[in-house]
Amino acid sequence: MSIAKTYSPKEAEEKWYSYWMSNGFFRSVPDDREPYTIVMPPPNVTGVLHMGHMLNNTIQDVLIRRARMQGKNACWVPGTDHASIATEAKVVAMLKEKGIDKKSISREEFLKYAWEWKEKYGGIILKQLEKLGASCDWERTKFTMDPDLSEAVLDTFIKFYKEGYIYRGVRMVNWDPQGKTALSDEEVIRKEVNQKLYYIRYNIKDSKEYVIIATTRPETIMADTAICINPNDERYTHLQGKSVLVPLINREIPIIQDEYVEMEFGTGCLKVTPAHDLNDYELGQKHNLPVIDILNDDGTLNEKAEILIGEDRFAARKKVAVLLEEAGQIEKIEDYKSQVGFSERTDAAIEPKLSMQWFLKMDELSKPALEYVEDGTIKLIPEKFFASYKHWMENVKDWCISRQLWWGQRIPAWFNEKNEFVVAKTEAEAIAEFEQQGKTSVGIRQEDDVLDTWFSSGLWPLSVFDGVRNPENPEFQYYYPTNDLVTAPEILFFWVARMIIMGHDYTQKPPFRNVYLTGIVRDKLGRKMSKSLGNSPDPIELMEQYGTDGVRVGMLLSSPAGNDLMFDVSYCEQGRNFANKIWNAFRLVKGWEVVDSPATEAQKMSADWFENRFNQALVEINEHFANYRLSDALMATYKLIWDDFCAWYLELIKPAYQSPIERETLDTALGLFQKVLKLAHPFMPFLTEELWHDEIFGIREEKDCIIVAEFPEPQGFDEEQIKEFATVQQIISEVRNIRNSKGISPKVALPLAINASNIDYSKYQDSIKKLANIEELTFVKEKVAGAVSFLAGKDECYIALENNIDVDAEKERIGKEIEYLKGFLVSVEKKLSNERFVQNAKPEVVQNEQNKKDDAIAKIKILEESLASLG
RNA sequence: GGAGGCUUAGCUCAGCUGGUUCAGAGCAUCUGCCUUACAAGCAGAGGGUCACUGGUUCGAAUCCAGUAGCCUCCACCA
Repeated sequence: MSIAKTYSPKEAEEKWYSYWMSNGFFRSVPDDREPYTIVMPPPNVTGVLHMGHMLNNTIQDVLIRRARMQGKNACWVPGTDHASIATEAKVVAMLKEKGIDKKSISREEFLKYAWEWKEKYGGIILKQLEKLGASCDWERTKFTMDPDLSEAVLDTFIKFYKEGYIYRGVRMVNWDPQGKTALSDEEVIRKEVNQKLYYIRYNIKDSKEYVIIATTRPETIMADTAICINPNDERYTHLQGKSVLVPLINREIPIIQDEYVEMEFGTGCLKVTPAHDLNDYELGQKHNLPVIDILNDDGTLNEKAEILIGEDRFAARKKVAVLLEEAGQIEKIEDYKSQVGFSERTDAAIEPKLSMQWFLKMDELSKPALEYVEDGTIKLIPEKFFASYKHWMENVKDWCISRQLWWGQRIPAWFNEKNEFVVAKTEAEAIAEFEQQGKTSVGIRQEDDVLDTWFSSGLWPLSVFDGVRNPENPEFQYYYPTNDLVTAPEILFFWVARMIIMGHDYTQKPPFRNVYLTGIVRDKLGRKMSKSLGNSPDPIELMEQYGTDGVRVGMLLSSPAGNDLMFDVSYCEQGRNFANKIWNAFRLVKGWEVVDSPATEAQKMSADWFENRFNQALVEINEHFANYRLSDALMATYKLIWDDFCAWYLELIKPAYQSPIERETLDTALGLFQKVLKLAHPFMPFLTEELWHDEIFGIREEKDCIIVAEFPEPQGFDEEQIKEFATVQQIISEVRNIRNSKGISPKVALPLAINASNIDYSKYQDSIKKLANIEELTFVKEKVAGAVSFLAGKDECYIALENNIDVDAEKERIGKEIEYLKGFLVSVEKKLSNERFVQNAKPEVVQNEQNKKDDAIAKIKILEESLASLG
């Protein structure tokens, strides 16, 4: 039987994923064990897997697999988000292609299409996560618009309303003219845009004078209701109390005064447009100005504009400019950069718009959520995000939670014919409520708006365990609070903060303990990987090409928490190569013939050494996990396997060509092999499971899988032996080095003599001979004349070469080494002769320097003798 | 405008409370090897005055201040 030279992942991946599933290894139900819970940040239901998901879910899977192996009751809850505006936009676009206008159909018809769309595309991303190896409890899969989760949303709305946290009112909100809905502040992305600053003349009424105002939005002049100047501005003192005419439409508006106006900016003269600017709105309120809203919901001009009715705001901007130019009202036009808000989802330029919306009061609710992070109940990883979290929490504004959309949870508010409203879950309850309040329920109708998606995802850690509707249920009691949350820093406020707020409000407990904030996946040029830029590789193709394990390793290799990941496929190559390395270590062991003999001393020594190294590495790996330093944990595992296990241990015990291996040695090796496989499993689930089941490890019971095998616990280890063996390794390397530099083939056996003073090399003899290809190893007390020499630790070693050595080259080499050591010695002595150092430094530091000095002196002595012996 | 962060080998990054081999790792590079586990490999080697300037200290990549460059988040100046 021959085994393929390279690991081919595809087959193993399909086989083991379904094996794990059918054995219920991902399933979690409450029991006596300690729970370890992660709720997956729900991706958009109609989304597809991108690199960010890959990174994020790989991290979660590593954490959950390790916890599972550590005997915890590991529960990873998957699910999807209805993503109201994003999904609705997709459905609208789909309908448009079919020639259907959203406005022409009813809410019910639209929702029917939307659900069809969801059934068709929803869950694709979850299937893709399976390919990634995600070991979620799929039976718990939730969707934010599942009936029970939706009910939790309504319950929460009603609760907050009754507690007085939710109010309804007309406010200036961020309006998305494309989505035709209000947005929260968090959904507005500000970008710097090149604009024009138009200087426009407003004629003073009954005068030949005019004032000039500067604006980037000339199309809004028709909505102006005042001109404002600073009362301290002497340039305009004479205009106080006068009024001006709005250009083009010649409507008369007053000149008002307010210190809000910066005299230095522009002309020091401001047009006030309360309907289309937040500041102007506030100014208007203060001065009792009327509000003229000239924009329709879709961003076109309405009849109040008087001119250009029906034109889009941007087209209107240009046309107004032209009209003003023609009317001679433009003083000048300058290039100007300013920040403009765009909709996070539709990328449409946001309009400040006055409208009736629902809000959640945040000041009180946010306080405990800040405290949790301040007092360490919840840990942000890395901590550097704390400052911005705190800042956001302390300056949080009320949250606009209503959306003028159809896809989402409809706000449970009911209006009667007099437009009075009550909040209630059902129409029947609403009627009862109206009656109780002594109001009519005639003409009852429900609020049209739906709730912001983040309102429902804010409940996620609660609602997936039915903790809102039924807080006493055993599942919720068992799994909540969850342990770790893995997500992107971009949604720290959108989502994480709100989960903490809602989680605390319901339970007086935090929803999770640790928040691991991943970095952004960027390309080599540092650009964020995105579909629109086309710079993102298809994750599925990557997995096909490099194997899922390879890609997982690749993603993790360079992504400390909170650091952006400069992704390059070479990482995946490295991951693939690592998988292949393990595969080939397996091939080696698998190919050995066995003889029924006990292990030799050298083999026992090798196993002892590796066991020590294993435990040393395991302590380090566990520390990295404890600090959520996954890439370091992976790298430590990588080096343990590649260097210590493959390059040293296996080479040490590897039998000579066509020789069998001793039974005892093989058994030990197989045991150690399984231990390293376990360490690798969280990172490389498929390969490790595949190898785990090979018959060389014995016949496995059906449920004896590495996915549920016990993660090794560190045992004590002998550090001295590791150090001692490091000297042996150094000797072997030096011999190889000499071969290399002298062009001696590794096949030519060499003699080696060691002047051993500190270490008893007898137990390492065979190992040295084997790995350095030494024909005869002798121990001497004298210098070996005419030999190449080197120092290993404090022990000098000699290789007598057949050809005479190049004396000059040797002298030069040794001379250089002496020179270096002497320089080193000088610096150490300088320190030691500095009285202030000896007095102030800690004794052990001084002692260290003394040791370094003695060490250097000893080495120099040996080398000088060698030099002398060369003549 | 405010806040936070970054700058260490060609690349991506470690370097905790200043003091052993503190100048590191992986990848890449170079040299030699198709050695019967693996060329997706083996053996070896070479790369950095730790952004700059000053300060504190017996001693600074590490602490402090300033300078330059880069990044992120927050913020309504027309």
